[in-house]
Amino acid sequence: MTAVLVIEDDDRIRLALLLALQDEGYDAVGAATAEEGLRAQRRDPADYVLVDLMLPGLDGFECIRQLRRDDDVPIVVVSARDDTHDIVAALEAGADDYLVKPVAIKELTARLRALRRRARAVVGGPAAEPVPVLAFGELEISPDAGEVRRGGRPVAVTRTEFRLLCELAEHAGRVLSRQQLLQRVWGYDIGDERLVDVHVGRLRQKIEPDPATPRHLVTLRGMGYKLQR
Amino acid sequence: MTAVLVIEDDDRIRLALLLALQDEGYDAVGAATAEEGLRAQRRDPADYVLVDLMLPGLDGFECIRQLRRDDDVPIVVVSARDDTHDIVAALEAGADDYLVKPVAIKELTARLRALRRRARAVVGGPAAEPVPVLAFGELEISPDAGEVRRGGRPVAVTRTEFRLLCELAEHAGRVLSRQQLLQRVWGYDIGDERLVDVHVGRLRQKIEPDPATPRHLVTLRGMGYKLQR
DNA sequence: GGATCTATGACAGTTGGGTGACAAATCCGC
DNA sequence: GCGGATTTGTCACCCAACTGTCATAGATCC
Repeated sequence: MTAVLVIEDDDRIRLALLLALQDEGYDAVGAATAEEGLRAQRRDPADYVLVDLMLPGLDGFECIRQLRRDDDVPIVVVSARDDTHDIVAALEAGADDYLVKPVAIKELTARLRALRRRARAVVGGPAAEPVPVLAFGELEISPDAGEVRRGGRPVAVTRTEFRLLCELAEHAGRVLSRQQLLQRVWGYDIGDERLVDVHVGRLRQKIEPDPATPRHLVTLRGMGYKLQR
Repeated sequence: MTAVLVIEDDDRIRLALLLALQDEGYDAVGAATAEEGLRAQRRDPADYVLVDLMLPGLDGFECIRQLRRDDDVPIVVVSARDDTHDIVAALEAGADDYLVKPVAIKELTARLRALRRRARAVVGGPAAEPVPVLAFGELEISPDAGEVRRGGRPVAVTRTEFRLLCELAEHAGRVLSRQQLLQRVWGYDIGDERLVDVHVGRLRQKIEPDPATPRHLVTLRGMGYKLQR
């Protein structure tokens, strides 16, 4: 799994970044200060480092220089300061990229992938790009891989079933009416709502240990269906 | 001297970029269309390419893909559009960085220098450094060496098959739709998706022990193809 | 107990993908 | 340039898998 170290003193931002990266399939760990980050990277090197510029104690620029001193890890600055001087200084210090907060997670991961292409030949083999996975107990759904697993074992589902499952997983814990599901999975404006029942039934046969008493894909009578942990 | 190719249709902006780059000591040349830029790069390869996204005729995304097809030159997008979708799409297409107009020339050159560090690390590394190899069970692919092996034995694949395989390998574990593959391997915007089937079939004959029941290059009905371990 | 909502099995029409044949395009040694 | 070999793209056919419909049975609510 691809590991990312996030050095950021603001607890809220650090946590948000960590969660978002984990959602995208990265193994993300945080550090609140430059010193802590440097220690973490020496002890257990991540594949990428994200670093804020304004840190208490050792600042971001110094942190980048120290990281660079003994590590070729790709470094991305994530800073609130949108100033050419800072950007140039950070890149000169050894950073590979510079993003201004607030960052879109999709852009961040796209930039990490772009960096990976470049960094690939340097160290060992290519750290394979992680595939995001949504987990529901022993049930794992990976939209990017087009794969569903139960207890680690792949389950063969059809395209419609997969879309349906992804739609439910994306709104996990919330009820989706048959109308909404028809709309989102089939693109129908109107149509036979029973169709959803049939596909939910087929899906249950495949992903529920006991399809008769569903644990994850549950019916809410009169309302619709819901996927829960 | 370091050469930069600037592909940008707006005369004023192109000229301003060229002058600014020349002031900074670069040997900068311009192209007003993607076609012109591609020709120029083939004829006389620059060390960096800057490209706008909104170009008449062939657009920037397509331009990037075509550049990437046979060139590892660092590509920086310089666009007026500040939209996550565009940024992600450009980076996915093969760009290394994305700047939003108006760009500060100091930032631009700092980013070019940062890219050069990475680009040099790739080519100029110690000669003994092993060529990166992507492995899928007994299947080995070296994108740089243009080689495919099965159980250590070289397998003869054609250029198209090789590109297709590399594209799949680069996104190992993820489904790629026929559209995406057409787009990335052939550069088609639209086209017959069955073409992909045929080449996948031919590839399977060569790399799968039992082509009838593929283990690595698998079909996901209704979704596309995926390369897995 | 009746009304309403949901589950499920069967079935036929449709779709999607594999494959072999073939012609055009490209490559390559000469 | 030239002719043969290789590669590439198009097409048509076939089969397996999937989808949507329906009828029936079961569950739940009042």
